Order: sequence, then structure tokens, then C-alpha cells
Amino acid sequence: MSLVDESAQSDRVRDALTAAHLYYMQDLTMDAIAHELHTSRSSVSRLLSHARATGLVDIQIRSPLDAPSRLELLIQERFHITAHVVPVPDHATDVDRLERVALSVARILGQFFDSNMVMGIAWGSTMNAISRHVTPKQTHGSQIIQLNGAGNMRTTGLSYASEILGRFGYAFGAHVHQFPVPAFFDSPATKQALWRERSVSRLLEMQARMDVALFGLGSPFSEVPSHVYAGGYLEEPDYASLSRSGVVGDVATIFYRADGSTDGIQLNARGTGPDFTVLRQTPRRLCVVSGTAKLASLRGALKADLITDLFVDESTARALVANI
Amino acid sequence: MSLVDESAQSDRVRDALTAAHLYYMQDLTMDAIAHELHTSRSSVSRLLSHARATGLVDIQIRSPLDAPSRLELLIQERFHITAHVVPVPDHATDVDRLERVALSVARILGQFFDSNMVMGIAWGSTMNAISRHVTPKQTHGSQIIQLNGAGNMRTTGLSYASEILGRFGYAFGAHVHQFPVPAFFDSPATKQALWRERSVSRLLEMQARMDVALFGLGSPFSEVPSHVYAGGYLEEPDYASLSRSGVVGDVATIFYRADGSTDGIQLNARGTGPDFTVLRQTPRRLCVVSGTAKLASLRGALKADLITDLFVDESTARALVANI
DNA sequence: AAGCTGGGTGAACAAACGTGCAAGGAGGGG
DNA sequence: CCCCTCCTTGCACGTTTGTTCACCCAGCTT
Repeated sequence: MSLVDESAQSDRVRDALTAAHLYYMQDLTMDAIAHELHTSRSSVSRLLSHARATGLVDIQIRSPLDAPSRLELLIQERFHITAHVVPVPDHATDVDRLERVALSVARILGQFFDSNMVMGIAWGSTMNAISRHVTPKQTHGSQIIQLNGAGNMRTTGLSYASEILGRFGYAFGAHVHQFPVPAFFDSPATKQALWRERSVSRLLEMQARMDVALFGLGSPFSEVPSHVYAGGYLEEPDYASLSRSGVVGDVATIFYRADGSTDGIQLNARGTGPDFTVLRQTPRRLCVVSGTAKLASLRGALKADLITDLFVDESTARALVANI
Repeated sequence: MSLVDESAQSDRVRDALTAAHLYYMQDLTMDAIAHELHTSRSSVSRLLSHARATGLVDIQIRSPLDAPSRLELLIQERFHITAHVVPVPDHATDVDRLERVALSVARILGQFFDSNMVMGIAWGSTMNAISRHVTPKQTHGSQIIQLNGAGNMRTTGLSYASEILGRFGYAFGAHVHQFPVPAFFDSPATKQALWRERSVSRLLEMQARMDVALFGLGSPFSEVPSHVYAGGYLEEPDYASLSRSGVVGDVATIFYRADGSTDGIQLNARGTGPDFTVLRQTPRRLCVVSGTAKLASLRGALKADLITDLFVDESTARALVANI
């Protein structure tokens, strides 16, 4: 980028800021703003879009504390976590649900992440959807770290995972640490060996002291299998073993049962995500769930105390608090 | 208000929140939202207006820290205060300027005031303009206190000042403390006597420990005299005395010279605003100025170190940093 | 110099939005 | 019980806004 480009860039930002100020603070119409900035109305429209897309304009919804939705209150009482219920009409498809929850999370995420923080991020369809919409917020000295490996039998998975991570990193101006290992090792011994490598253990230590974790839930036996199961990461015997163990879901390749327990689940010795005892040390653990198919996984994750902040679509939230 | 009304109210808030969420977080059109909420598009439009007017939706403009306007930077360097320059076209009238600066301040004020804080507020045309637009933000246990008396020879001034204060109080859910004294006493002795009254000294103590002060500037000899001079608060001899003393402005009825000094200005013994030594103990001192007519007053106030945060229209800001 | 390309611009059109207005409904008073 | 008042609603209209398209200009290639 040339010097000229840079200053043009900053001109654009300055104009965008001015336009935003005139539009949102002084309630001028775009026409009036166009006149003040000596440009056309369409350009102002574009400037304002740009301002919103780049996070220059930050729109927050602050529910007066006495009026969180009935559902959010119920969930808080039942599970002692903060719930963010995303309104979605009952007849929406699961794809819709995912997209709309992801959009909401993308807009609100900036409130949980700030300068000098470390955020751990899983990957999968949910994270992918969020990453495509995340609103930028400039931070300094912050880091984003991949929670679990992404390779499978066919590919290293790096491009998919790194695309997701990259979008978060770009949006927050954060340094991205990738985790270049397969999602599941073929042998526990290899994992243990690699875990002792300094380059890897450096990442593990960083995971251990992250400030925020962001993840979706896997649900191996639901109708809409998540990426882990569709992408050729596991094989038939693995599924059988999961089924025998009574597994209901996973967070970043670590599986758990309906009661939240993980002991004796053999596959976990080969998974690459953070052990739950490590994860539970993270102050904010943001979990994004959409679609009732993941209800069982969600209940298990709650039992396992993996979640401090839950983002969920309305129907699923309703199902969660319904008497079973 | 009946019980039914109350729950209808909370229904309305809930709907407004949902609508806001769908509109600002999920980018649905009002039409789509109307459909989801089973109402008409116009009602959604009104719901959203309501949501913005009542502060449910909070729109902030966050300049990436490396790009505050050139003017704000210059002012910061020259005067060591934070400046908020409000863009206003050069050809705008002074009334326009005031209105637009006031609107901007009204929208941004919530960022400076929070629960359990005490804010001191002056009164006058600037404060009046702000009060008419201030965006609500619910706080708890916060207080708003009148900085100086408002009575004059003809009226107690209570209705004017209390209207202003009341609007701030209502917007923030804060308790309002009025200051039922004239703007200027006829005799210093009366002031001193009253100042010893417990009811008054309670207010003075509260002033001494306020967290934020919000005020405009008076400029006795400018083209557009501010309320204090137009409203019959002072008489000919007073003006003459001010003129002799070299006064360039006042904050809440306390006058100062171009160099920021106040010593020997006799009228100050009869004014009712907080002494500058008291005012300077307030952590955040927000000053709102519009129009170059107040430039001299502004320079004086800066010299007197009365300001930590300045809100000013663009032309005045430009004049402020121009080489004299 | 001519040609190409990518990014930005304003005009024009279509979509989305705000608001005055008349109608309807709930609550309170006669 | 009826009427009056106040508030809310949906419609219709005019306005405001988003977006497509053709165009232009700067920088680079041939």
C-alpha cells in the first residue's frame, strides 16, 4: 500500500466518522450530510455502511436490568449462567437459526474481548458462521488461539480453520496462534509425545491462561451432525465406542456424557482440545448453540459446568427450561 | 398507573427490545419484524423509535484511537484536556451551532454518568438545549445537583432551572437536588449566613464531592449574551464592575479574567456557584461551548483549569487553536 | 501511447422507512 | 348504560435510504 493510499484511507475513515456523527448524533439526513461533505448522497450511504461494517459505529442493546426476557431469567435461575436468547421465529429452519444466532453473536462479541486479552476459539460450522459476520473492534496486544487441531485423514484442515481464526484475528487486530495438529490423533502416544514439544506446550500454556473461550457444541448422534462427524474425522469404530460410552456431545473434540462426566471415554485421549479441568479455569466461557437437535449436548455441557455465557435461539432456550 | 398499565408497559419494552435485536443485530427489515411480532410495519417503526429514544438502543461512535480528528489532537496537546469536536458547517448560525452541539452532547452524556455518581449541573441556554435531548440511561442511586441558584429580582427561577434539572433527573433515574437560592445575592452577608444553614451546607458538601460537573460558559460582553445577562440577574453597576475587573466569562455565576484568575472580583462574593477551588476537585468537568463569541470565555476557563472534557463546535475549535 | 484493470462516483430506480390521519378500543366519569 | 377522552393501530402517502449501473480516473502493462 502506497503512502498516498494510506492517507486516502485515513481520509475515508475521517469522513466516515464525521458522517456517522452527523447521522447518528445529530440526526441529519444523508442528503444534508452529502451537502456538508460536498459529495453525493450515495457516497454518504456507502460511508455509513462502511462505518458500521468496520465498527466505527457501535450499536448496543442494553436491556434495562430489570427486564431481561423471561427465558433468560429462567435459565439464569436454573443453571446459574448468563443467557442471551436470540429471538427467532418458531418456524425457522435450522440453517436460519444458526445464521441468525451467529449474526447476533458476531455483533455482541466485542463486548467480551478487549486489549491484552487471550481468546480461545474452536472451529466448526457455528464458528464459521460467526466469523463471517464478526464486527471489527480494534484492540492492542490481544491474542487469539485455536482450541483444538483441525487436521483429518485427508487434509491438514489448516485452511478451513485458519480462515475462521484469521477473520477473528483481523476483526480484532489480534495475533492469531494456530494449532497445527490433527483434530484427533491416531494414537494417544503420539499426542503425548507432541504435547511435550516446546512449540506445542507453549500453546497449551497460553490456552491455560486465556480470558475468553468461544465454542459451539458437537452432537455426534443428532440429525444434523456437526462438522467433526461429517468431515471424515472419525471412523465407524470411533462412533461405536462413543455410543457405548453414552456420549452426548463434545466441546472442541473432547466428549462428555449426559451427566457431564468424561472419565473413561477413550477417544478423549486422542482429541486435541483443552481438558475440561483446564477449560473451566477460563473466566468467560461463551457457548453458542442453535437448534433443538443439540439440546442433549447442551444439557450435558451445562452439567459439566463448561459454560458461563450461553447464546441460544429462542426455541432451544424454551426447550431447555421446559419440564422434561 | 394501574397494574394493567404496568404490564402493558413492560410488554412494550419487551417488544421494543425484541424488535431492536432483530433490527440492529440480525438486520431484518421492519416488514419482516412486523411479521414476526404479528403487528404492522408502522408499529415496528414506532417501537424502534421508542427503543432509541429511551436508550434501549445505544449507538456509540468509537474513533479508532489513532484517528481522533486533527483538531481534537491539537487541543489535547495544547491544553491537556480531552476535546470532542462536533462537526458543524461553517455557515451555520449560532442557534444552529448551539442546537447541534447540544444534541451531540445529549447523546454522549450517558458515557460519563453511571450508577451511584453525583453530577452537578449548571443552567442556562446551553444546558436547556441539552436537557431537551438527553438520551435516557437507567442508573441507580445517582444524584443530580444544581450548581448555582436561579432566582432573580422578578422570580425565584425555580421553574426554569427545575425543568432543566428535572429532565436530566428523569433521563437518568437520578434524584434531583435543587438549590433554592437566587443566582446572585444582594448582599454577601446574606450569602454567608445562608451558607451556614444546615440545609444549604448539605448541598454544598454534596457539590464538593460530585463526580461530574456539566456546565456552559457565560460571556458577559459577547454579542449573544447568555441567560444570566439577559434575564435581569445583574444590574448596570454590576456590569460596570465586571468590566472594570477585566472579566471575560463565568461558570455557574462565578466570574474569571482572561488569565483565569478570580481574586478581587467583588461580584463573586454574591454569586452562588461553587468556588473554583471546589470545582477543580471534581474528577470530570464537562464544558459545552458553541460559537466563536465565547472564545475569550473559553480561553479564560482553560487557563483557570476548569475543564477536563470540552465539547465544542468545529469552527470554535478551529479558532481556539489558531495562532492568535 | 494505447489498453487494461480495479476502485470509486453520481444518477436513477426500487426498496424501506417515518408520519399524519382516521378508525377502533379501553378506562373512567357521568 | 352511554359518552367522553386518551391512547394505540394500520393505512396511505411522501420521504429517505440501499443498490445497480454506466462512467471516470489513476496506476500499471504492453
